Amino acid sequence: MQTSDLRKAGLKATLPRLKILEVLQQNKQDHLSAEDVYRKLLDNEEDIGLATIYRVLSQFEDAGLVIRHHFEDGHALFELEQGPHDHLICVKCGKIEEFFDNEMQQRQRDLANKSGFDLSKHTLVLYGDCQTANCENDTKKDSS
Amino acid sequence: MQTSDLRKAGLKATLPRLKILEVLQQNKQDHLSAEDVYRKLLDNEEDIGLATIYRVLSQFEDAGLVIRHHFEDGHALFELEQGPHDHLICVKCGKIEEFFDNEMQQRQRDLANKSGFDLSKHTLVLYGDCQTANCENDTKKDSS
DNA sequence: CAACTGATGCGAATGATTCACAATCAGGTC
DNA sequence: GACCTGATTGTGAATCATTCGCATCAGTTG
Repeated sequence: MQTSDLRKAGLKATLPRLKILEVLQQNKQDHLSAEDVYRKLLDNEEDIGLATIYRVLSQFEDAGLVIRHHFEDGHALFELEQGPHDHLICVKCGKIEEFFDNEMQQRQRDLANKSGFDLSKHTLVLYGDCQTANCENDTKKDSS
Repeated sequence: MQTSDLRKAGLKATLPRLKILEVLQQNKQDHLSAEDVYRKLLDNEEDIGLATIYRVLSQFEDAGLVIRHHFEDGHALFELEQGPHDHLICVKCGKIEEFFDNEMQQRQRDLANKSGFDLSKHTLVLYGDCQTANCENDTKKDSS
């Protein structure tokens, strides 16, 4: 029951919000665009307006429930907040992996401090060739 | 004379391209949007179409002369390629500083390798409060 | 300096995202 | 459990950055 999560965030527990949250939870490991969320809801017989999805995702972001990314192409991808982690993206197949490295986090804090900044967040994305057998094949267009 | 830079990149040395390159060089330390470049050219009596600026900036990017960033807001900012470096952005005044840390670069390579990736590039942005006296005041809108 | 090919400028087209506003719903109240 | 009030939604139009299409023009080559 995620009604409580919404309440905690100061948001009314409306049906669209619950359904959107549900989609995000069912795709914890992915990075979804607003459009993706929209389509997954349609597949689920839930006809929620795109504008609502954008609105709700922004509210979730403000509430800290969701993280918004702008990888290469500039258009927004969302994922549930699941603690600090960074991304590794294959430039050939588009696969996105996540990783966490404490030492790196620490060094980032140190570098920020050295420049007089009080670090509040960061974005680190590593791009490379994943070198797996089924890379190219899997030229991730979509997963409809 | 940067005509040679363009030739090397396989691009004809046309007036628009030379002028755009000039603007970038005069603003080495900044991060300009296509619109910014457009306006700076207008200020200089150079009336070059916005579409051309977008086209040329993309060509420069392909040629490795320019780097395209998508910081928070998702819209594109460009800067001259000046060797590897990362960014520190003040969340209050918007100031962008650059830094370089060899050890961090190394650790990134190691982490990518650990996941089987052959690292080709990366993006690291640290967000924080710059804590300088004239921070807020200087609420960087533009510098027209 | 003529010819060939790529480059430009313009305005229209696109795609993601946001807005405006009337209709509807959630949550507290009696 | 019906009511009230302000928050939320759906719709379609609006906006913003960016790209396209195409006729015209300019660099380069010989």
